[in-house]
Amino acid sequence: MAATIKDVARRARVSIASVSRTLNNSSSVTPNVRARVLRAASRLHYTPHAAARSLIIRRTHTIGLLLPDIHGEYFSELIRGVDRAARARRLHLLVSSTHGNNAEAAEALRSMNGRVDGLLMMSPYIGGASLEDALPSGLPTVLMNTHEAAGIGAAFVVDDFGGARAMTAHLVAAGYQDIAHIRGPANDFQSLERVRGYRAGLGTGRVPRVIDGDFTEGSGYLAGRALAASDTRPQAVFAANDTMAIGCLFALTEAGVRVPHDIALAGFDDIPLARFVSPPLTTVRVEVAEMGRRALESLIVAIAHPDAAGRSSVETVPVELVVRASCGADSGRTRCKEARG
Amino acid sequence: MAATIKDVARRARVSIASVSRTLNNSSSVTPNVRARVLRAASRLHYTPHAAARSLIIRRTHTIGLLLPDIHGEYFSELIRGVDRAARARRLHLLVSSTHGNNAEAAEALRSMNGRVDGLLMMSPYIGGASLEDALPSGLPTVLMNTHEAAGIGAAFVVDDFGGARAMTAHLVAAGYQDIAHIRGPANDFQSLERVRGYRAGLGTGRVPRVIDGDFTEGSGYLAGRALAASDTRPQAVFAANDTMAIGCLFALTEAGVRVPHDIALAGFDDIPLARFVSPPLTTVRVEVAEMGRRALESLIVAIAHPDAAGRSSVETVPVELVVRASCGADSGRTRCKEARG
DNA sequence: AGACTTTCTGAAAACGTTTACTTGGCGCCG
DNA sequence: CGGCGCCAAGTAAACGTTTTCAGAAAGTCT
Repeated sequence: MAATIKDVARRARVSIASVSRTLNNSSSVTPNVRARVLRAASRLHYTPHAAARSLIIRRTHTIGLLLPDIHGEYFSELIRGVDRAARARRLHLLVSSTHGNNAEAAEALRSMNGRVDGLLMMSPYIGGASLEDALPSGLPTVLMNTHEAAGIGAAFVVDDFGGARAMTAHLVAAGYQDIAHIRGPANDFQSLERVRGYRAGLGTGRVPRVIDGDFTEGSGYLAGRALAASDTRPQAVFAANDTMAIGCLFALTEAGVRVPHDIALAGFDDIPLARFVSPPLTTVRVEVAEMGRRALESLIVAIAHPDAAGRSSVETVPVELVVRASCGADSGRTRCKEARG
Repeated sequence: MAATIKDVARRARVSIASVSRTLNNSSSVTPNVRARVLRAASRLHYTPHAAARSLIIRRTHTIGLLLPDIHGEYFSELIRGVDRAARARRLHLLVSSTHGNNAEAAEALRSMNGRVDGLLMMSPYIGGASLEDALPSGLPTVLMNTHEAAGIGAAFVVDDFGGARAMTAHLVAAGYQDIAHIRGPANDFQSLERVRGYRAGLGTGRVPRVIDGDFTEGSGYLAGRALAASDTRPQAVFAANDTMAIGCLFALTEAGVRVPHDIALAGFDDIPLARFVSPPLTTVRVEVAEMGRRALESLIVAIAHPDAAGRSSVETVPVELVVRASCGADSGRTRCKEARG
């Protein structure tokens, strides 16, 4: 259906080589030939076939993005960061989401071979170490928040442990003794790190109280309802992500438990929504868009220098405590210059 | 670097045709040959080169998604709907964002030729009718919220006019006389439709009052501040999208103007955030994820039947009024079964 | 004027697949 | 026992490009 280079050549009465040369101005062609080619190409609405081109060029100008999910503010932010950096470099994005299904991830990985110049992957799931096997060998890869970041390529991991510990320590410092934690899914690397940070932040003497969750708002809501009904209600709740914290806030408010007056609340991630809920949510800011950008930049150098040294560097992405009203301890430390458009 | 079919053939001591046949089990091969091929393939970590494959197969199992932006809850929802449907069909997504730059959109379009089986495009910008030209001819395409939906293929357009009119009429019915509208960008199709709906909903006798905005939270904030300071403050404000409404809400609250007591507020889109702000936002629900799903399904049939009749159908996506507290008229009509996980 | 560059163009190989066609070996039937 | 048909496996063409190489035409220098 679509015109090929042959059609253009035939119409312009030149060889396909001349067409290619004019269109890529790779080497000089006679003005006459050039004009004929250009006219024919535009007449025919000619568009080069990208797959054929990349087959011989060995460049696709596309990078693959493999994420656990594509939905939610967290991933939206991440994609945004990656997209911005990619656009600046005139690269395209081939995105796939795995939804925790490791077999599907492997499948997606295989089908990326030949369509991308490099791979940006976030796979926090633990177990099923098949990923390394499934990776088309020789494909530059940058990992994000992945358990076994070793050996494959560069990696970026958010300082989940440090952030969770800092948050917990902050709550402790604010005078709360009984601090519960709503955790994420058990097979998620980040979730585990945050639990670990929570325990570390509690210090000795305070007993940990971990409630199951799965990073969804619904699970936060359930946890909040359970807490509200409990006769041993803690003084503070630290949810492993903002989404759950907001679900929890909803349940608490609904049950008449006032935040932060009756119970303090904190989250993790600082999603855009966090500062809009009422009361605004104390949380740990993760510059996830920034991480996406850096990961992409790093991937680009990996593509440019496939044999570079220091392939296996792991960079930790720092986090920042953002104290707002929901933890009842925002005096003096509140960030007052919140971005607003 | 990566192993090719030739390497596998050599190692298994068979022809490349046999390798291809085994791997696609396209026709029967001797158990002996089969075993040798399979072993060699797995030894070499062989993964077929997708570009080469699709070159001859004439199928990429990928669909292109071209959006004005990739960020924000609206697009995140849309992508989610498309992604879900695509995953169910084992299709991949090649996404590009244009950021209102029409030249860039054309460029993205060109580079999709040969990498996708079909195109899903949302391009609300008006003017620069170059899109139809830039479209690689013969590529099945489904449009969303696009001005000139004619001729190219199937299209889905949100009932922006109807939604805006209904919302305005609701505010009128609630007794507000002086209703302002914060509009979106002037070159955006949806934005114009919503203005039109607003005017229609006002009916006769009430004078329209349109404030400029650009769909961002920042512009809503500015509008809100201006309204708060105005000595002819309207009784109600209808923002052309939720994001601006929330920015406006922020500014009003900051200025001590109470919503809905001092001024009623409404938005458009029903983004997830809308029901979490305080007071919860009255808005027009657009099932944008659902629209994405339907658009993809429609694209799939267009791909399957490239010559089908009724190519140029335009479907209108219905919208629904969601009355919450922010317009001060939620008695009785509030939707009480909000989804919550 | 002849030899030597230089410059442009076209033919053909290459990229990694799939697949139509060809070949060769084997069993079966007459 | 010879021809016929069948089946597995290999050869080669095709997909749409880019690029190397060779050839031709034209210009330059002695």
